Formats: sequence, C-alpha cells, structure tokens
Amino acid sequence: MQLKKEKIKKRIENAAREDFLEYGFTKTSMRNIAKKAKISTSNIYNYFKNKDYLFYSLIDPVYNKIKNLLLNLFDTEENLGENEFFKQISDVFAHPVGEIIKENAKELIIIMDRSEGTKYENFKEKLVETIESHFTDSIVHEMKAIDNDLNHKFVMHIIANNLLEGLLELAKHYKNEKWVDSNIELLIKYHIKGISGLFN
Amino acid sequence: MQLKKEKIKKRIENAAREDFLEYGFTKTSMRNIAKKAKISTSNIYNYFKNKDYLFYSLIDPVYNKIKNLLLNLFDTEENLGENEFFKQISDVFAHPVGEIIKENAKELIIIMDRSEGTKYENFKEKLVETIESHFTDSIVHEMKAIDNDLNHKFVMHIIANNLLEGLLELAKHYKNEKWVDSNIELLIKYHIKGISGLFN
Amino acid sequence: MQLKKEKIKKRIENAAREDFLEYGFTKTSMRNIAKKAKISTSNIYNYFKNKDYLFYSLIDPVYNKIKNLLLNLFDTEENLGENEFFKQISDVFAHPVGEIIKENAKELIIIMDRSEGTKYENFKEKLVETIESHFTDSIVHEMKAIDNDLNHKFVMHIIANNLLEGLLELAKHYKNEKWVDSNIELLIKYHIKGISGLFN
Amino acid sequence: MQLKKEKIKKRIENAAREDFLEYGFTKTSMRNIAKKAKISTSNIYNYFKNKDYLFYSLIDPVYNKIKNLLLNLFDTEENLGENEFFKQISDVFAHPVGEIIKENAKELIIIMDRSEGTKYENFKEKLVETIESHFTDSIVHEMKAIDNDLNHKFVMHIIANNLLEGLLELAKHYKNEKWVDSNIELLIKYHIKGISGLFN
DNA sequence: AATGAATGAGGCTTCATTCAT
DNA sequence: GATGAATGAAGCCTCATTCAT
Repeated sequence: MQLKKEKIKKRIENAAREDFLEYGFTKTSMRNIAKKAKISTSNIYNYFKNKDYLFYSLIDPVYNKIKNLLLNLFDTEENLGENEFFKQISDVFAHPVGEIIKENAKELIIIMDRSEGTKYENFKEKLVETIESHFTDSIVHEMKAIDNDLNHKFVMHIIANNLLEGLLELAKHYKNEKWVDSNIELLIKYHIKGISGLFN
Repeated sequence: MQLKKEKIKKRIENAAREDFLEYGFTKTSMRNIAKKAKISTSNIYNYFKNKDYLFYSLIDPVYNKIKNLLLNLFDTEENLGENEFFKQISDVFAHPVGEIIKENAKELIIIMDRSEGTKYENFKEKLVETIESHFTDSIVHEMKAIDNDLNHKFVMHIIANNLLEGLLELAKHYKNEKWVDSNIELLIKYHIKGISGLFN
Repeated sequence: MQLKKEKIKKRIENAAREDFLEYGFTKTSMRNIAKKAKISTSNIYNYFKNKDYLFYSLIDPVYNKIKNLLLNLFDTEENLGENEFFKQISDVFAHPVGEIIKENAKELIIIMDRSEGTKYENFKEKLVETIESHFTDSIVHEMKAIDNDLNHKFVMHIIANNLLEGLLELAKHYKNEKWVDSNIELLIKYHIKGISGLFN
Repeated sequence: MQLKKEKIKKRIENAAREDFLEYGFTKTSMRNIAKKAKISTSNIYNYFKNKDYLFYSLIDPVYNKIKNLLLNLFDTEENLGENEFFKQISDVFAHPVGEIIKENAKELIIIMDRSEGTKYENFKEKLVETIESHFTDSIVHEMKAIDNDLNHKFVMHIIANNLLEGLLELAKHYKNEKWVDSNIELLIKYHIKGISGLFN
C-alpha cells in the first residue's frame, strides 16, 4: 500500500516534471499532469497541496543545491591573478556544476528557463549578474590595463550569460557523464581563450 | 496624414508588441492588448482575424528579413579557409544582423524567446542548427586536422547558440546604434578567439 | 471503562459539534472534523453513515427534548386569564427551557441558527409560530377588549421571536447555571411588562 | 442597446439579491445566479468583476445609509433623563429606521443575517453592542438606583438584540408602509414598558 | 468602425463519498 | 476499525471569439 502510494506519487512527479519542462509553470495544467499520470485531476491533491507545492517539491531541492554550491564557491575568494582566475573557473564548473547537470538536468532547465510565474522566475537573471560581477571583479586589473569602458562591462554580461546558456545546453542535450565532462572542458577552454582574446 | 483607421491599427500593434514581448504569445490576452490600445476587445477583430494573425502580422516581416539574410549569406558559399571564414562571420554579423537589432529588436526577441504556441516556437532552435552546420562545415578541415569527434560537434552547437544569445542580449539591452556596433565587434572577436583556441 | 471505539466516536461528535456551531451545517467539512478529531476523513464513515447522519445523531436528541417539552406544556391548556398566562410563561421558561440551555446550549444554537441545509432549517421559524399562536390564543380576550387588528398579531410574532432570541443569546453567552436563572427571570419580567404595556 | 444592457444587469442584480437573501453570500453560487437570470455564468463577469463586487454593489449603498443614520443619531447626545431617552428611541426608530425597512428591506436582511464571508459578517454584532452601550449609558442613573450588577448589563444586551431582531422581522415580513409604521410604534411601546418594568 | 453582450472551454481547487487493503 | 487512494461534481474565474446593433 505504501508502495502503491509511492508509485502514484512518482507518476505525478514525473508527469509534472515533463510538463513543467515542456510548457513552463504557468502553461502546465493540473489536468494534463493528471492525464499523463493516468489519474483524476482531483487525486493530485491527495499528494500535493496545490500546483505551487507540486512545483516547489520538485524544484526546491535542486535550487538549494545550486544555491549552496554558489555560496561556497564564489563568495569566498579575493582578487585573483589571471591564472588563478581561470583555474577557479575550471574547478567550479568542471565538478560541482557538472554534478548538477548529470543528476538534475531537467530541474535545472526548469529553474532557469521555465519558471515564469514562480518565485524563481528571476533566478537566472540574478545568477548571470552574480557571475558577471565575479568576472568583472576578478579581471578588473586586466581591464584597466587596456580600455575600461562600459562596452567591456556589457560584453562581460554576455559572456556570463553565455556560460550559463552553454551549461544549460549541456543539460538540455544530456548524453552521458563523460560527454558532459569533456564538453565542459571544451567550453571552459573556449571561454578562457575568448576572454583572454579581448585584452590583446 | 494618417487615417484614424491606421492610427488605431498602430495602437493595437504597439500594444500587442509590448505584451507579446513581456508575456509571450500564450500569456498575452486580447483583453489586455485592447485595454492598452484603449479600444474594445472586440474591435481588435475588425483589424486582425484573430490572435494568431495579429501575432504573425507583427512577426512575419521580421521573420522574412532574417530568413532572407540567412539564405543570402550562409547558403551560398563553399568551404572556406580559416581567415575567410572569420571574415565572413564578421561581415554577416556586423552589418545585416546589426541592422535587425537596431530596427527590430522587439520583434527579434519575440521570435526567438516569446513565441511558444506559435509556428515560430522552434525557430531559434532551427537557426542555431543552421549556424552550427555552417560553422562545422566551414572549419571541417581544421577539425579533421585535430580530433574530429562528436564532442567538437556539440561545442559547435553551444557556440552557435551563444552567438545567437549574445545578439539577443544586445537586442534586450539596446542602448544605441554605436553601442550595438562596438559590442558586436567585441562579441565576434571573443568568439573568433574562442573558436581558434579550441584547435590549438 | 470507555472502549476505544466509543472514545473515537466521542471525538468525532465533539469535533463535529464545534464545527457545526462555528460554521453551520453546509460550511462544515468532513475533512475538518476529521482533522479536529485526529482521525482520517474516511474513518468517520465507519461511525456515521454520512454527514447528514452525523448531524442528526448530534441534534435529534435535543430536538426531541425541545419537541416534547413544547408538546407537554403548550399544547394542553385552555384559555387562561392574564395572571395564569404569565405564571405559565414563567414556569415553562424558568425550568424546562432553562435545563436545555444549561445542558445543551451548543445543540440548541445549532438547531436554531446553524441548520441551513438540514431538515431543521425551518424549525426556529415554526417554533416562533407555535409560541406566537399560544400567546395570541391565550390573551385573545384581552386583545378583543382593545383593538384586535393584524398589527397586534404581528407584534406578537415579534415578541415570540424575541423571546426565543433572548434565550438563544443566553445559550450563546452561557456563563453558569445561576447566571442563566437570573437572566431568564429578568427576561420574563421584561416581556410580561412589555406585553402588559401593549394593552394599556 | 443601453436598454438591453441595463435590463440584463437588473436581472443579475435581482437574481443575486434573491439568492444572497435565501442562501447567504457563501452558499450563493454564480452558477445559480446566472441560471436564475437566464444567462451564462461567464456573462455575469461582463457586468460585475467578481462575486464580491456583485455583492457589495448591492449592499454597500444600504450599508452606508445605515452607517450615516447611526452616526447622526446616536453619537451626538448627552446623558438623558428617562423621558428624553424614550423619546429619542421613538424618533430614531420611527422614522429613519422605518425608511430603510420600507425601501431596502432585502438588503437590510442580507447585511444583518446573510453576510457571512463578507466584510459585513460582524456588523450586526457590532450594531447590537452600539445600541447596548447607548442604552446602558443613557439609563445608567436608573440602574444605579436599583441594583447595578452584570445581569442587568446582559439583559440590556438581549434587549438591544431584540430591538434589532424585531426590526428585521418587520423587514422580513414587509407588508406596506403603514404596516411598518404602526408596528414600529407598538414595538417601541413594548420595549419602553419592558425596560421600565425592569426597574420597578 | 466600434461596442457591449454572450458563450463554451478550460484553469485551479474543495468537497463528500466510496473502495481496497 | 483505520487508512490512503480515488473520483465526479461543483465552485470561482479568465479567455478567445462571435454576434447584433
């Protein structure tokens, strides 16, 4: 009996995850989730208080993972030299970020791209800003050496955005763990070369 | 002098453009468009057959611009050497793409990011694939020279995607024409260096 | 010693009584009763056939008490003189009615004020009519002596209603037995003086 | 066309008024109102924003009438002698209150008895308290002369309640203006004699 | 051209009740 | 007895669209 309960709950969660991923929060309907899970709409409410709770029960754990990861890794360092900076990027993205992509690809995409109407709807934007600030701060001495105008700042915004988008693309087209690792590596190489190129 | 009739049509179009941009196609309501245009909801139907037609009348012209631009510039060339390849990228993005950003930023964003529920909902994806193919084909000889596995192919996908996302960011944060030009230049420099870096 | 079975039944009854009192029959939910009784909703149905039966099992006994009381006391007498009439009122209300207020205040309020949607929804109204008829019949000779028009009849309706409302207020603000007794006494004095006053 | 609109609006209002009166706010359904008004449920929303607005559009005007009436008549006087006190009661209830009963009987009943779930759900209770305070204050010197315990205070509560209930009964069984006037007169006579009787 | 009026479909949610275990 | 699971009906409300004027 506990088994059956858990089975149906899983069916609801899977259906919901798929629909949130495909249509986003607002455009996902409880009716369609129920249909996909092959139960009545009202039965969903025996498992989840409402649409919000269903969404957050799926997404909050992954959100917290990301949040902790970022707190631990970005908030603690000082100004870095160019080499340390690039090394840190490699470390952060190659491993903890890679883990999330491997384990929670769908939820990651939902948080970043399909969460309009939820409390996470601006999370991606904020995250981009965080990454951007980090980049700008870390290589500020390089920038000063060349020409420190606002254009650089905006290109940094785009690069931060691109980095995140690249990781999301990995999540969206997930193949296997090795595939993720080697692509992250390439991606980082790409960005490092690109950023370096801006100052030469 | 503009007829009253034309004035109202413009009001509807402006209101619709704003809402499609802010909420996306599905979540935009005819009621809200009407409210913004200060006319009755039903009157919209005297100018546009329905919500779909209203959307397409706004977006199709820009879609065609983009389509033609791509047909003319990507579809006609042969394998290029590295230098010609980068030069072509510069030319394509610096000018015709820049024009679209300057003239149709809003419609561009709508097509790419807010068209779920319309026939354009997969356009961005397809465009990324087109760019990706072009990149892959153009530097296929370089890739062969090194290690031509699927990983490279996917990093090319990400780069194509990033290029588009970068341009969209310019559209989203549009300041002025000069700002666009100088950022496109930086962006291309960034990508060229990044791509080059992958093969060294 | 009370069996577990009986204990749970009591818990359900207490929870139901509280909710019927607070929200009325229709707005009381089985779910909330179950929550209050700390059992599952479905388990209520092992004790009571359905919501109606639960309600009636609580209310019928008190309804019958009231019914019998009224049958015994109102239905059996002849025309009375003014003094006998007032004496009878005093007797009826001071004791048997007082008992019900002291012992079944909650059920009394539920029957009279919170039974919409049940077979008792018009009971208060009917009771008022009964009291009214009794009053009218009993002092009909007095009324004839003065001016026997319909207005008098309606003021009698209001007085009957007020008498009942007054008793309900005692039930609603129940303090202790003595408090009930002394207030009933005052209330009757008030009504007797008021009625007498109408004929002078 | 304006005519038709107004006709339907009236039909909705009449249907709503009847149902609010019969079932109270919460138990009245938009569906039933629509059925009674012979239109579709959704069409109601072309006339009233939602169920709350429909209710308040019907009830607020009468609420304001009552509120103003009470502010003007109760809040302005000093301690009165017995005669002035009774005269004031007569004046207040005979005329302004009578007007409301004659003109807005249904809305009055809805406010007082059927407004659970709305912002008026405690209005009757507060009104009773206001009347009670007024009574207590005004005849406080009489009370002191006899025995000023809490019982008297509670009997005053009941009397205030009865007064209001009596007026509501007039509203509920409204016949015609003359009928209201003569019954109010009797009612007041009744209460004055009853109150006086408590102190002798 | 312009509007108000009208509607059916669909969206989220609560409810009383039944069923299997 | 006790519970979780399941459901259909009903409740409020929004939406795109059509129709009559």
